[in-house]
Amino acid sequence: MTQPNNPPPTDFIRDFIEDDLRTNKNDGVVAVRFPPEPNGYIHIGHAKSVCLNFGIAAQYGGTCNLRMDDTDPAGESLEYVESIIHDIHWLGFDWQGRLFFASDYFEQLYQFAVALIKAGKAYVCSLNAEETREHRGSFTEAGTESPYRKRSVEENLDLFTRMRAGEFPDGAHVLRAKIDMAASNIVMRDPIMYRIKREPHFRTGTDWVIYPMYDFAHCLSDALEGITYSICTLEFENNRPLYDWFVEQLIPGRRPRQIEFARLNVSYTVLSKRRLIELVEKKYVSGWDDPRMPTVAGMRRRGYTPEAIRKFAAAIGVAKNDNLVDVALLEHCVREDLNERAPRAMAVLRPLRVVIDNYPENQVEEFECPNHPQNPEMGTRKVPFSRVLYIENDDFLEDPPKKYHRLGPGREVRLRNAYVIRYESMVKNEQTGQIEEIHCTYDPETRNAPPADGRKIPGVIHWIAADHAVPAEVRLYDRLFRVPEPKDENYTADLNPDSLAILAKCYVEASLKDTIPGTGYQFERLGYFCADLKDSRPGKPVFNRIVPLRDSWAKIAGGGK
RNA sequence: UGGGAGAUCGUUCAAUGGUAGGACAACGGACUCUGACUCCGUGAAUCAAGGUUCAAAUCCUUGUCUCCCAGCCA
Repeated sequence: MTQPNNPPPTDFIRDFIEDDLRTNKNDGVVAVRFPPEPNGYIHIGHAKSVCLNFGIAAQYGGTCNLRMDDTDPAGESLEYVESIIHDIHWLGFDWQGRLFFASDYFEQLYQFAVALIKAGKAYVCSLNAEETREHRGSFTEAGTESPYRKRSVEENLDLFTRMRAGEFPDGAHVLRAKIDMAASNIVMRDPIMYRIKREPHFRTGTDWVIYPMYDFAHCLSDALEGITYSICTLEFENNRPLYDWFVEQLIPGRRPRQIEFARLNVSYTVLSKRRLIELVEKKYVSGWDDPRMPTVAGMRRRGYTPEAIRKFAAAIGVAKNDNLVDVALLEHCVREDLNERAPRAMAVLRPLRVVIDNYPENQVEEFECPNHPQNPEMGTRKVPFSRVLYIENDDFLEDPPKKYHRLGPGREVRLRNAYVIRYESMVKNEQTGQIEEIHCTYDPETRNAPPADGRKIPGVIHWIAADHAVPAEVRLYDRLFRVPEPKDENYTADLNPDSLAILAKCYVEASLKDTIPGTGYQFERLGYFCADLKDSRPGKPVFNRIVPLRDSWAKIAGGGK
């Protein structure tokens, strides 16, 4: 997966693993896992973790399991499982058949719980949720022990059996680990292991009415799978003592080591599952795969490539610092990848009609245009040229500013891959004053050649022959939020109202008529585009703008975007 | 407030007691049939104060700031 010419990545986790390898701590075994909860689509933050875990497995000749952490049936579904599987494969990783579900271990986990009860280290607690919270104490005050903490092993066993059998309503009892209600780490204050929840599970159906909590299920699932490094995000640091506690009580031998790294934050977007779900459910976006979404599905539909996302993951690194990565870095990685692989084409987004007065009325020429300026191996394509063309509306200005290299009164410009044309006149709408078309003459000597007299033509613009133009819809995407860090409360107020602009009357060159959705092109001078995976149809293409080209003219001219 | 973690260019990641470096961003310039790409260049940082040391981003002390934890979520 890693490019052979790139140096292998280093970070504190790999340092840790390499130390273990040196001292032969785990007999050379490197076993990791990626454990998503299937209650949503994975996003760029998950992609970071996917690249980390699968990357480590590949780098050290180890394994990476895919495990669905499906311990809370509320909100989980097969649709999400399938999307996660699809997205990870698309990113370029494979778990070689090691797909697991925490729910596979429900019976095993139950037996572990029974064992803990028998060891006097777990008890059924009958406090309600509110009482449990009160007993937990606070940051500064120790908790108080539950009155049910001293129940006998027999009674606990009986109660827990009946919990499983469905004899009690939701919330009536929970199973708790008997640890220390005075622990300074609140996670250790008799944490809940099982709750009663009558919620059908997408895999186990109604087999269970009790479900294990994350803290109980996750560490044991890791241990059961022989995981050596359980890599997770920083917010689980407080849970590590509990992770170790459960494993130590129940599974002898080699123990997985939990290592925490900082989750990814990206500017101008949100990555919390809660907010992503809300964007989808409240229809701020068209779905999980809306091209503006930071989900893998959204980025795929937008036209981002797996290579670009992997490159990004490598570029941001792995550390324990809280971070807010500039979305410009992601865009840079996308451009860098697409610049190499995307064939060039011409498209006119906001057409302005141009008539070449001295070009024969019914003549059509075909120009052989290179598909890539730096890579001749990508071949050429034929692009028709005729008397009436479309150019980009902002490539002509009646009263151009300084440094403007394009068309205007008295000016010449090169038509990309074609002739040099000279402005002659314009036709305006008498009512509105809008320019309806402009008239030019061409210099027949300039096909594939500079002007014979040596004069410099400063500008090159793109164009489409009117008779051969393929009408297309083009969707221009911008960042979903207008502030770098949308506020937690009321973040929807920060939504960018201009994150989507639909241009219905664009023209693309003939070669793009039946383009395959998802394939990225560079529309020269505009940006990278691909036909939409859902809405594009042969003969009626719909293009998404993946990312615009860098535009140093815009900075000069507009002082901004 | 108790506990846990973290502070290095605008951003992000390095430097593991020995020249603070890369990438992104910014800014200049060269090149150009894409104002793209590429190339060259510029500016830009060790949270603070003490201490140890020939030498400190790194070790010690004190302080400051940020993040995480009081779900029967993960």
